[in-house]
Amino acid sequence: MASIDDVARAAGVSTATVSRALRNLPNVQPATRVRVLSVAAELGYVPSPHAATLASGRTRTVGVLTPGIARWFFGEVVDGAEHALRGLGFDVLLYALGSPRTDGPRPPVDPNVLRRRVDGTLVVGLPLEAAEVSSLVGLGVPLAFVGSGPSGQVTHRIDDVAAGALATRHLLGLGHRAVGHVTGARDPLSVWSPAAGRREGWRRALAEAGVDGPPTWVVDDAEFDLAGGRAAAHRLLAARPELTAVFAASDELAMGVVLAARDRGLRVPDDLSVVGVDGHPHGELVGLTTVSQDAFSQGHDAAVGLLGMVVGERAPESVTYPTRLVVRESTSAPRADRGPRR
Amino acid sequence: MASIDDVARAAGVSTATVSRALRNLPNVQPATRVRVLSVAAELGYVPSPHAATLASGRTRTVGVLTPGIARWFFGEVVDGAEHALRGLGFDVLLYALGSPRTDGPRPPVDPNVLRRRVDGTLVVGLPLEAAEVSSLVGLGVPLAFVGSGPSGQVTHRIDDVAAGALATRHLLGLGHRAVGHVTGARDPLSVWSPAAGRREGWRRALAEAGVDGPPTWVVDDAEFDLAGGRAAAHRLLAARPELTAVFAASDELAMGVVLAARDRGLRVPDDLSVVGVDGHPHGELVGLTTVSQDAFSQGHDAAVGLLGMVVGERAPESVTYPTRLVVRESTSAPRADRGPRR
DNA sequence: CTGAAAGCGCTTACAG
DNA sequence: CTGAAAGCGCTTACAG
Repeated sequence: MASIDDVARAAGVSTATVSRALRNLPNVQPATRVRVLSVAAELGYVPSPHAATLASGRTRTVGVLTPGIARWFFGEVVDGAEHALRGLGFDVLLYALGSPRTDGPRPPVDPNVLRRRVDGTLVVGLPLEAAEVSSLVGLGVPLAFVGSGPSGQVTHRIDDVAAGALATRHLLGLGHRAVGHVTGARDPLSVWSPAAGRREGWRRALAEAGVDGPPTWVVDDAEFDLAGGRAAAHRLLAARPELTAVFAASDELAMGVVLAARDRGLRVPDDLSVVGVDGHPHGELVGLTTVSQDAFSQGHDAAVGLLGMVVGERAPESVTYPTRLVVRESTSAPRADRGPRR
Repeated sequence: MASIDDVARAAGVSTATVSRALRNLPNVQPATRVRVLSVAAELGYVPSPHAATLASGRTRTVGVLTPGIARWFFGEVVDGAEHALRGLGFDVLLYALGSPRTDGPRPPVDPNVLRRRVDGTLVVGLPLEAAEVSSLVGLGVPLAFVGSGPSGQVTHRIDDVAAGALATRHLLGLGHRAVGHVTGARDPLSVWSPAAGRREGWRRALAEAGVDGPPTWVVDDAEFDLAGGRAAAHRLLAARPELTAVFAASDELAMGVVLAARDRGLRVPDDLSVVGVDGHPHGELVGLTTVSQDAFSQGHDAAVGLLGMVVGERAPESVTYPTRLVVRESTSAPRADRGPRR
């Protein structure tokens, strides 16, 4: 494999000049640059990224930490980040922590796997403990969060409290009063996790409407997928048959709620209204009403912002993305005999 | 940041000994090893992977090439591969080629992005041109394919012809004769792409049953997602109202077909039976009959096999994974007035 | 605008 | 079992 020495020799210049010419640095005479470029092409020279990293300290690589990519939101975000990063000449090192196939709590994030390996770190939808955040900060490279993030860190996300309130107010506006909630909490449910925010939005909207939703209207230990939502909804609906509506913390959970309702012989929306969050394209399969967000853009923009920090720009502001209530067929007024008492 | 020199000095040994002790190589006295280990821990020493790569030529990194991770099959495979690789101490460099957000043909794979960067390459569901395959082979590192792959290369996949035939025979067995097909062909539809195999299976099953399905029973330019399947099915059903069943090349396409049927006022399965391939968990939302496969395992096993090649084992055999017909509610016998004429 | 040379932080024959 | 030293392939002050 041709090395920079081969190119230098063939072009009759020093390796320093080859290095400058190839990286488009100033201080190379146009004619020299052209010669170097053509010799390099001729020899099929491809610089060794590892040698460049060792010499410069820069890796041109970003670490993407995520619980997994099989969930819709994570997949979209990682996809968006990957395209932004690739487009700007950066590699992406994927760390899918917390296997969807293993049970038990996720082991703490070990920052050493990233040490000396990345120029920046993007944390996607992984609610981290404070200690984990500081260990990541301790890496000394820029850090950005998508989907959730502690205050003081650059974060790209929607307003989860507002999203939860928007979904719940929609149900209240239709006349529902007994509105349950299905959510997940396998990761530490820190104050800045999406689940915590959406739950808080639900609680506030109920309180505003004068509804005193008891804690038993919530099931909060669901896996964040279809099967998890289904199982959780079964427990919730069995325990609280008075519920006429359920707000689920994600569309995947919400679709599971719809399946559980069907399992139990309940019609959606006649017997049970269901709302989710995400705008998952499959929501349409069950006419799911949802609060939608643009996950791809969050990943894309976060990656671009992170690279800005890598090249020395000051940290950008955190960004809050818009959400939109998409009303489909999974929500309606409660049946007359199940509506609010007067 | 502590370097190997710091550790050597503090432990009173040479860097060679530190290197050996830390990597568990032989020829280190137990007492020395213990001392080195404890000094390294004390100093918080983390070896530089780039220096190690430069010195050894090994990267402990695998490149994963895929069209994107948002599609169910790719997401599962990449997830499976990531966990196997991570578990064996390898990093994964993700290359999501062919953005789902851009149109037009995907640019050819440039092997140079991988040169000197990976110890092995895993190609996930990316039908490559012969020239692209040879350029990847030319990298000189082990290569494996998941989901599709040219003969002569190590491939982990299902038997797509058999899968297509299985789905189609199920429909024929129910009494259908006019069985359409929805598939995609944005990538070069080489002979070893999944789409080509499934289509061939469909064709053969029809031929076996003595049905001479005209080319107009196929729409083959769908995007491989819900919206793509829906749009394709609209065109197919408008042009060929005599169809009583559709075999779609993936569950995501099939779910789109179900939506299109609903759009057109057709009941599934009474007016139209629909079968897909994958075993997507969301298929249950519409009671989708499908030919299921285990994508996570394909990714996992392919990664393990690839690492075997990396450490010098001879190339494993290609593996064909089982599929299973899962009958749900989207298929039934055709209505009497639409069944086969006698 | 260009080059000689040091240095990035490891691994690996080789010698002992 | 251990160490001295070369070498992996670049980048980057520094000097000219």
